[in-house]
Amino acid sequence: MTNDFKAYQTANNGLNTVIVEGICDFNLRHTFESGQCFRWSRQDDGSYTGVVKGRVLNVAYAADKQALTINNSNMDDFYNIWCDYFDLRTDYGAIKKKLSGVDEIMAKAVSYGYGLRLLRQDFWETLVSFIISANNRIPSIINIISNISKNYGDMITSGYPDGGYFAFPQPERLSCLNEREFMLCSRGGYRCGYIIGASKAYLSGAVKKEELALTDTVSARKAMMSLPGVGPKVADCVMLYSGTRYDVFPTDVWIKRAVEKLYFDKQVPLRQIHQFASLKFGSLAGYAQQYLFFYARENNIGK
DNA sequence: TCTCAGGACCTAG
DNA sequence: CTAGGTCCTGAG
Repeated sequence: MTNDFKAYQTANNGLNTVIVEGICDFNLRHTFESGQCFRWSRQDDGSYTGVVKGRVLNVAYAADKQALTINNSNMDDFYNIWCDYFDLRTDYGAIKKKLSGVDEIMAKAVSYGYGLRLLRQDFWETLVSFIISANNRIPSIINIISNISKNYGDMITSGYPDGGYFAFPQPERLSCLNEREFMLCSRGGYRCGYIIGASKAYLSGAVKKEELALTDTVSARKAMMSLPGVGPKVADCVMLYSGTRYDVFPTDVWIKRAVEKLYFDKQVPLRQIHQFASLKFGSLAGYAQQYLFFYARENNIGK
């Protein structure tokens, strides 16, 4: 019953607003600053403004009231989009309890990132975002995604006052770009070739979210890796952060070093990390990774 | 076939 | 010179 909420619509500074009460196990910073998304920015008042699914919205959360405020939205969008996007139907209390019971280390990580949510993001945008993430820094990733949206996405006209927000472009648009021009406009470097190739492959039906969810982990990852620019790490990130599969354990340098430090006290090969995660956390491996990542990154575990 | 090591790769700071 | 990998190559 921990995810039993009620939502209603009101108005706030001339914008429609949805207020959702009864939301617990929720924290905006934990959720938005844990490496899963690149289009949310923190405001001075602690709220976050983001561009998602062709819309711009601002969200705030009051822990004392367990109330989530979604500015510039309405009840239809809440039930059709945001409820799913913020994973509000999932009982994180139960997940946290299970993971905390696994061992002391995980219990600590869970209590540290107590308000983490795995966002169910758009598959296509997540795919491109994580192709860009390869061998790149976060500020740069954010810039490139912003550039791509400005140059090739539609301007979002409804809603937010200060304007200048652009939706992330569809694969049809990116698939026919000139690579040289794409590199110049996005500053995405050599990844631009991958993105164009991945767009074409995606449009041809090389991967489908629904099928990835139905098959086994190994086959799903293999299918993802048929796309250019997608290796094991990017494959797992895309599946986890788009709400496609939760049994994967995206392993970047940070997670690898953190797991080595916290669980092995020595270096181990990647496949051993995956095997370890699968054995230890099973179907909850993705959630475990997210709690561990946030905990390790914020506390500089693994340098 | 498969695993593994080594080097290249756009770009911004 | 490095950064939240991937791709390509050659060896075993």
